[in-house]
Amino acid sequence: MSAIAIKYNDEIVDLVTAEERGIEGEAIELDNSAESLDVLRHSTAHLMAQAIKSLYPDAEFYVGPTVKEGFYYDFKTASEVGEGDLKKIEKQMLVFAKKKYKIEKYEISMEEAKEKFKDDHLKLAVMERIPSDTVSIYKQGEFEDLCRGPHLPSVGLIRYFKLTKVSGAYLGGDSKNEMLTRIYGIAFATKEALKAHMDMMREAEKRDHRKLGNEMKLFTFREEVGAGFAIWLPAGGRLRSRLESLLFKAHRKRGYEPVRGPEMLRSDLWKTSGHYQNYGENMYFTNIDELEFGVKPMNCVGHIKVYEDELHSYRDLPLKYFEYGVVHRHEMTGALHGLFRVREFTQDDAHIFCTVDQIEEQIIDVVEFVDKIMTTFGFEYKMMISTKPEKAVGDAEVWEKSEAALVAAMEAHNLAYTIDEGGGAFYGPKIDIKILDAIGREWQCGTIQLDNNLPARFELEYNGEENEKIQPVMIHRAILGSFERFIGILTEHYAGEFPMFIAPTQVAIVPVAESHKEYAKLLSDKLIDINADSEIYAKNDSLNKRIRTAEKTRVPMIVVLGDEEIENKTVAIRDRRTREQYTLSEEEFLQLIQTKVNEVNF
RNA sequence: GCCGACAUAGCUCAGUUGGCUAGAGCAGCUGAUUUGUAAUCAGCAGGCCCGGGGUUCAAAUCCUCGUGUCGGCACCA
Repeated sequence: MSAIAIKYNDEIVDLVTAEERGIEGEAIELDNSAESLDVLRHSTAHLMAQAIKSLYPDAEFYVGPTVKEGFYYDFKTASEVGEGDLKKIEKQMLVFAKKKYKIEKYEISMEEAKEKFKDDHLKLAVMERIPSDTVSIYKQGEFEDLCRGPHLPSVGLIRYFKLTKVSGAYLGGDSKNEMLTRIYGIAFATKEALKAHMDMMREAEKRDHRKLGNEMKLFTFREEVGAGFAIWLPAGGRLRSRLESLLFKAHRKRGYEPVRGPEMLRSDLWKTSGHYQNYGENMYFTNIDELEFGVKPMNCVGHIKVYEDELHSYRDLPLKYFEYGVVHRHEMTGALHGLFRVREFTQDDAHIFCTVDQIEEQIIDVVEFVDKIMTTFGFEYKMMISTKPEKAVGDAEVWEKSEAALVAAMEAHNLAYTIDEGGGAFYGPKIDIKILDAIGREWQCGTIQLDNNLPARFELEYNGEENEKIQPVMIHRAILGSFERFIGILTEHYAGEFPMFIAPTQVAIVPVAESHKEYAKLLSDKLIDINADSEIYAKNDSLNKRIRTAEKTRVPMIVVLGDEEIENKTVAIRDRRTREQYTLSEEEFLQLIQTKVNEVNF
């Protein structure tokens, strides 16, 4: 196989450019390596543009880069382009690919380029962003495109690709600009790799929490209820309450006190907090007796009122209040997505009121809490510090001090972190915890936010050693983020096969015949006593059918009870994953379940 | 919010260029069967075809305005 490009000092250079510059390097062949695919996909994007141009002659083109999941090209045409048009474009791409056009390259001055593309206002927009005096043009057949490469030597090498989705995208990623059409695609060097990729996509689809949530009867959404409002079904309710009670204990052990604020509070408070000004367009408001109330979009104000309920001494601090706080946020329709983005959700929210000196140890405590939970579920995670955003309250000095405190805590404990400039909350900087799930996807869940602004706005204070008034620091933190989102993530992480300690049902009991139902009920009661939920499959169906039905619920363990078991006081266990069967005495079985249900503590 | 696609039974889906009483499988109900590790058999019932308005002799099908869902973009205190 011959080279498609070369690697020169870590730079991927295509063959025409290498010749032009008279350089040599390690050959990159057409295979499924990251470097090779990058070149292949970039050229496939160009081939797609060529096909689009021939089908829609008025098309103008913006940019067509490669991305993690393949490539895309942004363009504009007066015609409507829908999913149904992808086949047509693919077909045209194959026609051009078969012609094996050589991909040629030449350089022209910026001036010439602007003249050349004078009818394409998108290309002109691209050129505005290029500082150089000359640009390179890549040419295949009649089609020419402004591009810096690298590209394949010929379009004939492009064979295994698929256009995956069509969507809109704002020019330059800014919603104030016009919207272009974007088509995404994927390409590989081999047929097998393309097929493997498509198979993997289908596998990921099977894990989709919306699909599993429906199949497993965890939750539902209904048009008449309203977009973004989840309805929790019994199975989901059981799962959720297991999570809640585990987490409740974990908070109590760490010195958090349960509190609860009201669902809505007078708007004056949201004006004091700054939410009215900064976030009002996303809040729900209502007027009662000429007073305006805002439904809470977060729980801090309630917890501030708890703090204000009595005078505090420095000896009381830190004070840690927690609440499974239900919040409402009017998310934009296009943002809603299953349990991941909803308009009503419950945060595992807590606020720590402490002295400046306590910040570091408090943050480290929270980080350790997070670590305990994430490793229990088998998530890897990383942390990111987000700094002052454009929309912010409070003066610059306070912000600087808060940001420095977060960095100091991370540094002092040798914790790895990255920085997201301008990603903070409007009242303070934060540490976000991003978790990696079973199939390598990244999710943002936990967050630790340092806040000097709300304590100032609400004039919070405590008495110091000299009986002086001192303003406490407030730390907002959530670990799961929200139960909705976290359960969605867990569902996909485990592909619905929840471990015993969190599964909606721990055991499915299948009595062989009518006469064994009584023993099944007795066993079920004993399971409740050890905090395990079970379901008895005693319907008038064949044994095979009932085992099948139970299997499909993804219950971790199925036990079959018949004459033999009743006689010997045993249970016949069927393991979900291995489908292996083994027998345990009733006592051993209950012991096993008890261990498995209680083996996890956060 | 923006671009595009879609909405038929509890669920998954058929339903031809507008034309007979809108179909199937699963789930549900009734009966027979009482089962030893992934679907026993038979029968029955189940629909404002997402909602409003329109075009037409005739609308699940075409147009329009909503609502909701999906894929992205933008957004995510």
